[in-house]
Amino acid sequence: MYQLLNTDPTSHARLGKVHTKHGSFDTPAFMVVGTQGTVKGVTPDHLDASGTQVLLGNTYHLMLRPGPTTVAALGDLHRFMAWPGPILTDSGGFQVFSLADINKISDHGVIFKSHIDGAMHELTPAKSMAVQNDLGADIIMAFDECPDPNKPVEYQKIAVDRTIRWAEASLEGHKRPADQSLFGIVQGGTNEELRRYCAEKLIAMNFPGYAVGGCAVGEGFEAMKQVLSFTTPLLPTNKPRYLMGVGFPRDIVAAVASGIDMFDCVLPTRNGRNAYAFTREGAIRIRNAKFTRDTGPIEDGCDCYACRTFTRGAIRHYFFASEMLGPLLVSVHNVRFFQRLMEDIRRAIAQGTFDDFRRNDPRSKMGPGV
RNA sequence: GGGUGUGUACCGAAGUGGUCAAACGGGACAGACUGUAAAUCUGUUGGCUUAUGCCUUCGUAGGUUCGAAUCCUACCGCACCCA
Repeated sequence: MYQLLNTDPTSHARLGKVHTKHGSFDTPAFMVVGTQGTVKGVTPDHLDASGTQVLLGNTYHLMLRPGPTTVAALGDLHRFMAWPGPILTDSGGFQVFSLADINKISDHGVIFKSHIDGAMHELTPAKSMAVQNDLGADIIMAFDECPDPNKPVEYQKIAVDRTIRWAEASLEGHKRPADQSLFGIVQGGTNEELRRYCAEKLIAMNFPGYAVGGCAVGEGFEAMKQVLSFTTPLLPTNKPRYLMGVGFPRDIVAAVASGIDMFDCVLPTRNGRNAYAFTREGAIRIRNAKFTRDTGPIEDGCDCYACRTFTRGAIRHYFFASEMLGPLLVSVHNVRFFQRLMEDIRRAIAQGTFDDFRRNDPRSKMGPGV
């Protein structure tokens, strides 16, 4: 499924291609998040125009509503989202654990309350696989536990052991291995021993791809780089590596340098809806008063629909007037910004200039608040 | 001409003797957001400031009181009703 095309001599960065039944995507790749069977505020043709090649959907949300069999009845998740290209679904593990106050964890799985109607539900590795089999994404994720990185090592160990056990159960529960590639997820917080232990156990299970989970969840940028520096090299070179939930341009560039191939993040769409626009020179908050009569595009030189068509001043007005076009346009722009970032990263790796890119491109420094 | 109301910070609107620089809405200003319970959330919004500090402010001008946005008098503006 993974095709390695080029490696960067100055880092672990690599250029490649992932092949699925619904087409291929170039790596390093950024997956736009479409949690509830839709990328919030962005239509498929705008995603296509942005250079997006692969989307992420969510087991947790689609399981609760409209239900996996309903999605299947509507022709599977590709048809449902009107996205004929590659899709990856998350297992629901992260969602369940980010709602810690309303769930009970056991080695069997997690019992939690639906945020929609309060009904009790159970998510187990087998259930997650069944749902993901029904949704029909090209890449599906093992059911894992993503612990708070600030909890003590003993707690991390418990989570890692559970993640390993659940990875086995996920493999067993997966009924469509010929159609869907199941990725294992390496946990272990910031602890090198635990990461190594988890990685070795999962690698022995021979998943077609591997994810690094539990990053960008509060440990800090330096700690995340540290984790990647000793975790990514453990992963097989002939399979895709996916850093879950990341991130800011700065994080992506650093992770690519460590050898990561795939990313997903809500930042372009969530922040876009909140009037936060990514630009090459840094983030701008389009609601700021200084843009009231700004006749320029969100980002100079950007080729996205929003930048070709609307002024900053008009988009600012849409936000103040609660017009939905404001959040839509900034989301469209941000998605294009991220895909252009990935295109530029891939080009740099292909041309052997990735080291220069890391050092000199302003985007390689863009983190929170920048 | 007579009567009844009403006038509070950017706007609307509470407050009717001290705990009021003044609730609450809205607006405005700024910020947050990393495998999306988020078109959400947070802070600020008289001035000076490090301040549990000082100064100015509740239509205007006086007055009562230890103390007034709150009570009294006059005036001004506005609303409605009767002539």
